[in-house]
Amino acid sequence: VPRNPSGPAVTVHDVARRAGVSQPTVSLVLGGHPTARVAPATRERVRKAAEELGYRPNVVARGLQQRRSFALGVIVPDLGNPFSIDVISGAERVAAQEGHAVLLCDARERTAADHLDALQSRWIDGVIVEPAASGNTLPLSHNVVLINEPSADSPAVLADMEGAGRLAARHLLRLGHTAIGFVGPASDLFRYRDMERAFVRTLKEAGVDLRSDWLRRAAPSAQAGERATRALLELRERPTALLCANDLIAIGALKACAAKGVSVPSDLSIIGCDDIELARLVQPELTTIAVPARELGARAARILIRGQYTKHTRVQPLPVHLVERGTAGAPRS
Amino acid sequence: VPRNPSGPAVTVHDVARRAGVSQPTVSLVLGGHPTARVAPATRERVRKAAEELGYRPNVVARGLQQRRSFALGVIVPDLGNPFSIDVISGAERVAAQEGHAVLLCDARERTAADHLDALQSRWIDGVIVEPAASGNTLPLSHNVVLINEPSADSPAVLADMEGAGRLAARHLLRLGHTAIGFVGPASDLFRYRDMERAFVRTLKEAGVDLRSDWLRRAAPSAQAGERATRALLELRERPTALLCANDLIAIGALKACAAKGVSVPSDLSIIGCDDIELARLVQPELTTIAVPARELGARAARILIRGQYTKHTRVQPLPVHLVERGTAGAPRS
DNA sequence: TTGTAAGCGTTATCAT
DNA sequence: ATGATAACGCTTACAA
Repeated sequence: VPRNPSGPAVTVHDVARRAGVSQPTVSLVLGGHPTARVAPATRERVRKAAEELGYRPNVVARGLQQRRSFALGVIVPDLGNPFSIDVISGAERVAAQEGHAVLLCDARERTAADHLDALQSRWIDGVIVEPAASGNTLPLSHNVVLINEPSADSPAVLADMEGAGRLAARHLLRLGHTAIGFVGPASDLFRYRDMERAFVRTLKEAGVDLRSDWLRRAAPSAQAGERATRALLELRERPTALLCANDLIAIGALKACAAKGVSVPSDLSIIGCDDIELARLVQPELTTIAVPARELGARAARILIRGQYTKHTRVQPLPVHLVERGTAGAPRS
Repeated sequence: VPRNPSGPAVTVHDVARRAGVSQPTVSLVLGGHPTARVAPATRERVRKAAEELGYRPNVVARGLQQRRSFALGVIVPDLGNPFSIDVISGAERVAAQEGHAVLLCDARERTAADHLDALQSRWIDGVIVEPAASGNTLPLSHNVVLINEPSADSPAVLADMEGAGRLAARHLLRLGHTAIGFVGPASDLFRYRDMERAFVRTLKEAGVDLRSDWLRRAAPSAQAGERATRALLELRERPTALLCANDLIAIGALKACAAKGVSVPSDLSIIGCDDIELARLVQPELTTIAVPARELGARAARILIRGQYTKHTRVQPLPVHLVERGTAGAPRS
């Protein structure tokens, strides 16, 4: 196989010359249009010439002409969260299949808006944004898909976060808990807000009120989760069960319990959310609500690449499900 | 601030027209060359026109002209390994600072060679490769930097993996262990091979031989680590301490211990390697050798962007260090 | 069926 | 100091 490592690039002109045809003809043959009417003989000659020379179409040039870049941007709030990695991974998989690249942007150091700006000047085909906060802080543009956050301006790919809250509540109730707490961010993001609301509502419907001092705020990280849970455990009266807004928080809660000598699940049941891989790596393994992160990323990528969406495209919320493992059990009687 | 969201792109021509100068003049003023001799008055007029129109230079067009893309590729063997994420994160940080994008490639589904091929057709400025296996399976090209793997063909950014093996051995010896095992991949990668060698050698120098049935092979994942450790624990005679080739394996080992009722560190001491964030999230927290993953990624990116390297560029191996936490202690006497 | 010509937005090389 | 002009590699009319 003739390759062309770092040598002078082989262009359509070279192929044309070798095949003894004009340059646009080469373009017609090799370009996406299999419908183009060009004589089979010519077609074959061009194919062969390209093969022999090891011709690789230049994506930059093609992009300039077509005013696109065959690339997707992905902006995530925190590369340290495995949930984001899963979203990215799903998007990358689809993108690679479709011949698109994925430009990765971490919103820890630069703002999402800055990243979006930089991406637009590359004529990016589309951007997948996992927002860090609600409110349209993004310069609106037509080619953004939001992950887990509905918006009037952009299409969104959602998971059933209400269902997640409900599932968690029902599971704890079924186990016999009535002293139930919650640890999560004070965020207006759909992903957190609706989950919390559904959780609280479902409990209330069963006659269980969430005590306000058992509702603790923590950023979606293990460290914050640990701190918040520690504070919770210092209360005179403790809950017997806890829902954490995501798995990182839950793992932090697990650490807090270990530090305080609270045994899980017998003293305190803990449920997380997301089902990141990490959930199976801690002891005991984390009971959690699985959110199809990779699938979210994959769908977002498909929407952008296929390019058929409107502002109001809404993917049917993806189902979530309870994964029973080792951190949730019946309360000690 | 006048933005131009998805409207027709503002080009240098528009700016030129508005400023009443020729188009190349605009390029001179706005382009990277601050040395260009252009009258201060003109310069100001151009600046203002660009500002008013909300001009954003088009990276694709610039790329076509300069035969580069202002982007870096990063190819990792497994997005699921937090070590790789750290490498990526370090590279992304530097790249963003320098106005470069990062194209992310996961080598689980497509081969690294395929990804490299696709990247080259984008005139990628450089590619950071964390190899999955040794041996030059990569089509050699001049703009690749390898992570933790020396090569005759490409520059490399290394951590002191020999030091990692030595540090681990010394620590276990100092704690009083003589029955010592090892779990790691049968890989010819520098990153694993040299670490293992240094570990074995250091033990031998202290008169401690690694029993061959205490040397277990496992892919660098938690699951593989768990299986391998399980097998190890089923032996009649067990070691009192274990070095795992990376943290994922070590966490798998931790799980195996939990499953077998082996208490860590009193029955078995475990040391990991990498110091991924996860190491502080398990119980007990993992004693490990810290490898500066983010710094490796950052340096690789700097080498590629600054572009001053030869085939034989070798960054002085970055130091590693022991992080004492909860999984390594003195053997039970 | 195929070749000619124009253009994508930018930078670079010249004259002027 | 500035303005024509060409070029980067490709696609897409349109003409032959």
